[in-house]
Amino acid sequence: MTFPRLRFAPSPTGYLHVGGARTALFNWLYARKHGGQFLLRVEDTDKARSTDESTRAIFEGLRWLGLHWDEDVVFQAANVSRHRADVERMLESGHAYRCFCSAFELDARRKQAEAAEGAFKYDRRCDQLDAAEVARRVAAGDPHVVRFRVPDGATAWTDLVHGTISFPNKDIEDFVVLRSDATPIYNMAVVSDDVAMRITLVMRGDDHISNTPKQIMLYRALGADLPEFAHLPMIHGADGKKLSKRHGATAVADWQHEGILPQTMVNFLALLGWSPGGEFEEVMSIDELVASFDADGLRKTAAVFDVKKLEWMNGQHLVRMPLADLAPLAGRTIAAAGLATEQELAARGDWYLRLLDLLRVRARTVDDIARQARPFLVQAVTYDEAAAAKAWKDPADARAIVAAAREALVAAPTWDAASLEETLKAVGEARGLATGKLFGPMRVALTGEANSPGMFDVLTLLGRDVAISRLTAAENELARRAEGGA
RNA sequence: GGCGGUAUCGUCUAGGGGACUAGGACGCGGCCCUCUCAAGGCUGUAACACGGGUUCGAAUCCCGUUACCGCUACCA
Repeated sequence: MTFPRLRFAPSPTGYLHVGGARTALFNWLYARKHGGQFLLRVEDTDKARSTDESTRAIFEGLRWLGLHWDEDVVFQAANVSRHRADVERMLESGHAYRCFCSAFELDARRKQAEAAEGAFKYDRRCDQLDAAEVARRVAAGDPHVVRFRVPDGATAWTDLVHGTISFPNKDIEDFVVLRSDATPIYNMAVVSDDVAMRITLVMRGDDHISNTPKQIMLYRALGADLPEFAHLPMIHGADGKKLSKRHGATAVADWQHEGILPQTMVNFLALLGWSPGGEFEEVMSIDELVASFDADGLRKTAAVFDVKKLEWMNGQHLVRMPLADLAPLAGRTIAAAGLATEQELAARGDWYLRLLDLLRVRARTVDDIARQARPFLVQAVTYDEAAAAKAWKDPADARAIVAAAREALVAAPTWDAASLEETLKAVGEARGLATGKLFGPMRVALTGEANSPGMFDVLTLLGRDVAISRLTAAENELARRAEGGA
C-alpha cells in the first residue's frame, strides 16, 4: 500500500482566494483521508507578478483554515536548474528541438493564419533544421526557445472527476517548454516539480484540463510515471461568472475579518463541488469532513458562492462550538471595537461566557456578537432612534412605564430571574399592560436597542446597579423628549 | 474559428433506466413558540436547458442544438 502525495501549487500573485482555498482543502482532505501527504509548492517563476507579501498571505490563509502542509514548502523558482536539465534531457532524447523563430515573426504568422483560415499551429519549420545548422546558430548565440515535439495519436487519461478525457494530438502544437531566456514555461516547471516531489495525484481547477495532455506528454518524454488527475469545477459569483474582485469578498482573509469561523469556511467550501451523497447533515466538523471525504463525491459542475448560506452555516458553527473556544475569538473582536480589553473580559469569567452564550444564538458572525455585546460593556447606552421611535412613541407614557418598572425593581427582594419575573408581572398587572408593552420601553432604556436577549437575562447580566441607573437615565431622557415633543 | 469541459428549484445539492407525485439544505413566505430579535418546530414556494433517438419505460443511456466556462502565449 502506497500513500498518496498531493500538492497545492498557488502562484503568489495575490491573496488566497476562496477558489484556491477550496482546491487546497480538497487536496488536504484527500491526503488526510488516505493517510498521505499534502505538500505546498509556491509557483513563483513569474517574478514580475510574484510578491513575498502574497506568499505570506497564502501561508496565513492556509494556516487559518487549518490546512497544514507536510514537508518544507517548495519554491519553484529555486528549481529552474532542474527544469533546464529536464529540457536538456528531452533535447538529447529527441523529444524536443530548438526553435529560432522570433516571437515577433510568429506573431505575424499567427495573425495572418487567423485572418485566413482560423486556427494557427506552429508549422515545425525549425524541426527541419539540420544538426550542423542548429549547432552553428547555438554557438553563435542566436536566441531560441525549446519546443516539445508533439507525437501523433491522442492523449487520454481517466480523470477522477470527469472519467475518460481524450485529446487528439493534432490539435496541440509543438509548444514551447523553455523560453529564449532559458526559463521554463509553466507546464514544464509543473511536470518537472511534480515528478521530483513524487506527486501521485494532481488535483486542481478544471481550467487546467487543456494543459493536462501536454503535461502527460512531458511525463512520458521524461520517462516518469504518470500521476492520477482530478479536475475540480470552478467557483462562481452570484452572477454565474468566475469569482473576482467585483463580487466583493473573495479572499479568505476578507471572511476572516468579517467574523466567519475557519471551520465554517472549511465546511462551506467542502460542500461546494463535493457531497457525501444521500441524505446528510450539512453542518460538519473538520474531522467529520475528513472521515466522509472521497473522490466519488466530487461534482463536475461549477458552483456559485452563496454568501447567505455561508452566513447561516457560520451561525450554526457559532452555536455548536465550545464556548471556551469562542471566548478568546470574540474577545479579540470586542477589544478591537474598543468595548473592553481582553483582560477585562477574561476577568469577568462566567459572566462573559454567559453573555456570549446568549448572544451567539442570535448572531451569524463574530462581529455580530461584538455589536450586540456593546450595551453590556459600555458605561452609558446610546439610544437607537429607530428603536426609540417605536418603543417610546409616546415619551410621557413610556416614561411612566419605565418609572414604574424602576420603582418596583428597586424594591425587588433579590436580583434573580424568578424574583424579577414576579416583580415585573406585578407591575404589568397593576398598570393593565401586557409584558410586551412593558418590556418594549424597558428594553430601549436598558440596551438602547430594539432587540436583545430576554428581559430577565438582560437585567441579570446588567446587574441591579447598572439596570436601575439606566432606567433612571432613560426617565430623564424621556422627560426631555416629552417636553420637546409637547 | 479549433479543441476540451459542463448543464436538476434563485443558490448548494440528492438521485445514475421503473421506488419521482423529483428528496434535503440555504433563501423567500406562512403558522407555532414568544417580552423583542434570533434559535427551534411545522409548513408553503420553486427545478430535470432544448430537440431527436434507444427502451415496454428516460432526470438517468446515445446523438444533435443552445448556453456557459477553459485552453488555443516565449502567462501561471
